Amino acid sequence: MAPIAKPVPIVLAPAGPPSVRPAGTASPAPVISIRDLKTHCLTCSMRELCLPLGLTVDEMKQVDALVANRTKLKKNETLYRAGEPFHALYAIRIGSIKTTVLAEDGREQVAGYHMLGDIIGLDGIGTDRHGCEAIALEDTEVCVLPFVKIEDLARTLPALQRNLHQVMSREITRDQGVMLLLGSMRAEERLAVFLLNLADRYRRRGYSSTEYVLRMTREEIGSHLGLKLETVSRLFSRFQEEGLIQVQGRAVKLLDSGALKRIVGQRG
Amino acid sequence: MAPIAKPVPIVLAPAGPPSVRPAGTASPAPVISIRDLKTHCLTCSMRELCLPLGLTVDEMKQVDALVANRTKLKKNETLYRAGEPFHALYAIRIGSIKTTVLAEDGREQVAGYHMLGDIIGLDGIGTDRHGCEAIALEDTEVCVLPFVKIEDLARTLPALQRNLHQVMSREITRDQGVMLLLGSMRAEERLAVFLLNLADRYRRRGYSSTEYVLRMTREEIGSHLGLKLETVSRLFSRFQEEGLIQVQGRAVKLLDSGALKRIVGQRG
DNA sequence: CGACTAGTTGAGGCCAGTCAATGTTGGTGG
DNA sequence: CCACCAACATTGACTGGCCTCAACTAGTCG
Repeated sequence: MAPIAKPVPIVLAPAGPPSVRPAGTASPAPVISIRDLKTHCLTCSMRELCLPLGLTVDEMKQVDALVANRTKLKKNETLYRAGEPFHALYAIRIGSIKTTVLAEDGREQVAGYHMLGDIIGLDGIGTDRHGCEAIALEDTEVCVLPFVKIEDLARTLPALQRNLHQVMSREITRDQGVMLLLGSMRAEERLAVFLLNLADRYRRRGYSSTEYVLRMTREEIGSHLGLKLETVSRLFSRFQEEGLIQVQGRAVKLLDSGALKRIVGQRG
Repeated sequence: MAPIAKPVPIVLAPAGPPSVRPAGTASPAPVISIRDLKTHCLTCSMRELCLPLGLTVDEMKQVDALVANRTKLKKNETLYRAGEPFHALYAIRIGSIKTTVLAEDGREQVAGYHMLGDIIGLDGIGTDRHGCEAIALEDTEVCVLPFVKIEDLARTLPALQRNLHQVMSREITRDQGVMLLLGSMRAEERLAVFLLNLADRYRRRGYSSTEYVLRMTREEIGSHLGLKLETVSRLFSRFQEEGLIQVQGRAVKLLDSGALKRIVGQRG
């Protein structure tokens, strides 16, 4: 048995924005254990960025019910590998995960850098096998969402169906953005976009948008941006020299995001 | 009323007027008109690559019923533009379409090169607005699939639901492949992948996999592959010199696809 | 402390981009 | 049918941005 019900107040990391009370919300259960607080969509701080977005309390409980379990991953542990049979999506509760696609010759490309609230595994649906690898960049916890159950429930909950489609569609849109970046931007633009994109995502999660810690090495960032690690390192140094950012290893502070934005879309 | 039921053999050329059949029009024609032959999933030559894949006859009829209409596009005409409200997916019946994403500064990147049987517009679901432009590369005809109707029907037809999810997921997988290409491959590898990919897609559609006609200019191909048109042109010439392919403008013949495959994944 | 990984910085080379001239193709109208 | 024009394509010469190779530093862990 796991430890239970210590009388601790709520406290989930990012004190912040998400606090919606759907219509028809009755007063909550008489007693809520900390386990409840930790493991239900209803109380998850990411519910406004995750699959249950916009669902009623009752609907959310049904989504809750299909969450098979949560999985904890230590840094560098693999959630799934390319080629493995697909049976679930994963919602990141805590931590961050990189997904990498591999060519036959072993070359590897970081396709995505996912953080809490993100849902991954979508590329497995089409072939019933995962198309990429998912590796934890730090200690991470994910909700396991068995896909057949999601599909079942989506047939009775239009709101869930809609959310699922939106999540998948946004992934497509995101990928197209990466394609644009990789296909037509110069190195400094790529890094600027990367830094600004992270800022935006942290902001929407209630964290600072000007100061954050990268969870990837220079090499992984380079792989994600189609650059070599030396190039990434040089750019970090240059941006710092020019007063755009402040870098200390993986800690980044954006000093002039206006200038960063101006870099993007600038002809060499 | 449109002309009907002439005893003409199959012929699915681009003859005829817009051929609109509103969803409710269910005239249970005892005789199958040429119009029926032309416009129903049941008889569409692409049904095994399109949304109705694997559906029963009855289910397919229901999908048929939700096809609002077909749209014809002349070469270079736009099906939708980035930012326009999204309300439907499009299945390509005849022809081919490029989708392009644009950066704020006007830079443009060809994100996809779609041919008959492909379904496009998926990136609009997440934001209710199209995220890219779709432009016909030749005279083209598409089925218009209103998305709310698809969602409705998907809730009662699990097979359709499954297909929709697979279509979306495969788009994600495809995009990841493009990311790998753009992020880590050299110019000659990119073109080789492009040519082999087209061969494969034509093959699955019952066309020659060694001889086909490109529907894009060198510039569009370059944009798709993250290269400049001059580079694409030079590579075509070089591949021809080396006996890998034969090129005559946009007509391509693969002479040694084994060698093309060997190019891919080869260290410079 | 040594071994290892991650990161920084420099020197030089190469692949693809840029600029420019020329050739080819296809559509239009006389 | 042919002439013409514009769009498309090819090819060459040169440039430059990023990669490669390499040396060195800083922090970490057994």
